[in-house]
Amino acid sequence: MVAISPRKLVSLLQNLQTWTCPARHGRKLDDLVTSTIITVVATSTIDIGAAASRAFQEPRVVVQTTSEVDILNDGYRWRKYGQKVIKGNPNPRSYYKCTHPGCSVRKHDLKSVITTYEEKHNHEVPAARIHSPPLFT
DNA sequence: CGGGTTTGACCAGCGC
DNA sequence: GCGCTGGTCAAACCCG
Repeated sequence: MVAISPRKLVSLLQNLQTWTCPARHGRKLDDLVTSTIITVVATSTIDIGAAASRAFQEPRVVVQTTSEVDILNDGYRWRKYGQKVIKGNPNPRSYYKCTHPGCSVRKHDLKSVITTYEEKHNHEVPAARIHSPPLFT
């Protein structure tokens, strides 16, 4: 089972391009995430394909970004539950859980580099999310 | 006061 | 068995 198709992912990230970021003085994310879209297409295709071939086929999406956005804002609400310095990497890895009741989705990312999703959200993106781009509709 | 972050401690897996 | 490493817990703290 595939959590999200590469085509869908591209569509969602294209929506992100039109979002105006308040934290960046109204600057559109267009130029910030262009390179992100390119790398996500390549990366997600590879990783989703690999996941589908596994016995347990757990949904997993890896988003690799080279943009200026510190942590990719995907529209979900996350609670940070840990941070570790991973050997060989200069940046610490942060661990997040989805705060939605009953949702066990977790993600971890190396700051400004890679975000990895585990499990699959069992709910929609929270409607009221301040400063949130129109993602994952 | 509720929800989020920080951070040290704890635990499990793995290699030697 | 021991030490190292990565993942998680939970208390303390912060902030709106």
